[in-house]
Amino acid sequence: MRADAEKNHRHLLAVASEVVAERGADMSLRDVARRAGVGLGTLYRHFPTREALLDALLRDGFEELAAYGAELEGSVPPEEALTSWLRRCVAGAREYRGITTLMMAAIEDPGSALHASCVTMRAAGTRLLSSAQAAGVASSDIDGTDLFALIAALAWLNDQPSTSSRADHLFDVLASAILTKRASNNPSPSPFADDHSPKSVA
Amino acid sequence: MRADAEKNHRHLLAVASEVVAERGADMSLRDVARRAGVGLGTLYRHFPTREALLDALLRDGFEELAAYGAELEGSVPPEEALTSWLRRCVAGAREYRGITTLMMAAIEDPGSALHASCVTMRAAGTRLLSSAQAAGVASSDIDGTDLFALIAALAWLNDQPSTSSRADHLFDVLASAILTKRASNNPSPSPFADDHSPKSVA
DNA sequence: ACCTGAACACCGTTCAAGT
DNA sequence: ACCTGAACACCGTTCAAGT
Repeated sequence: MRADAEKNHRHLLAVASEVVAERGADMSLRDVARRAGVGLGTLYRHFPTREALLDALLRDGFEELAAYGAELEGSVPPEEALTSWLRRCVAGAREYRGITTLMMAAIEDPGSALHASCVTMRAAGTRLLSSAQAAGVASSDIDGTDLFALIAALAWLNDQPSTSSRADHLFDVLASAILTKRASNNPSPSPFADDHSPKSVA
Repeated sequence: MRADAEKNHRHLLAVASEVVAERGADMSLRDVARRAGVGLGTLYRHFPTREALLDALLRDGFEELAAYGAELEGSVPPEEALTSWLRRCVAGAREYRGITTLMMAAIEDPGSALHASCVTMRAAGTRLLSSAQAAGVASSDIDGTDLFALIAALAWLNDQPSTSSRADHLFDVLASAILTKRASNNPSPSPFADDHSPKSVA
């Protein structure tokens, strides 16, 4: 019946969430099925790949992250907006150990179930970065893809037990590379005041 | 006989080197034994852990890296010395995909066969960093452990197919975070001209 | 429609048995 | 001394068989 399938789906997600929290994104899928009291094939039916399962767990978080970015953009100066958003990205990744390698693979593999989420996140970061660059508070020689990579690198560092205690400090170091207030190459506050990106929402 | 064992040892290393080049540091140990035409137990006898095998492959490279650091220190200004050394570290890591996670674990696990090599490398980096800091060309709020982590992060980024093409660019971004010429906190060229580290070699 | 679990082809690691 | 490979306990993935 359809109701059974839906119940399985929800239960699998709940169990997977626990297992990922305990073991990280490279958890045993067998273990998830086992703990959910469900056949292995049922897990594969609902989530044909590991990425599909993780995306189901992460999608909401990615969208919240994008929304948070849009909110910051309308309420706070560009430098603070970018910094706060980065901080939240890294904090979010901390909940899902081992996700970064998967994300780096997914962002350029349109076939991956995580692709869309990664693209959403990169787009949100790119907007904040552009604003900060236009305001002259972010280095102009990095782009959204670089930013995505730097966030991933930072999240990866946080996954490593030997550096997780220095997470805040390494964040500052990396952030300083992004938020380079460049000396005096741009004289006045941006000669082209209007860009072409729609400023919808708020 | 002893001669047989030595031959096996060398052959295993040669084969392992090939397999690591093809598959990365997470290669199948079974595959190494198979390709070497040797029983699985023989591989484990010679190299009781994956780390032991990798250390045997990497040890020379680490020592060369340390020697290169010492050489640079005696022949080139501090900023250039640190940059060149970092470049070589990252280039070296490129030959051994997937090694960075293992190294991050090994540096704080004295029981790991890779521990000594990691400590050697960190020490070499620390010396170069200190010189650069004393000369006022490197940020004073990072230490050797941070440097080690940043090198690992950069090497990890290079392992990711989606960023390997931007390796040089990301190197520059990270390097700029390390080599921050701090404004004017240190007025004159270093009040303490002599430090206590021995300037041996040349 | 949906679920199950055996089956297949892999791992890492250990250890009795051979030479 | 040294080597071998079966044995054990795991994987991911697929798919015939059941309801």
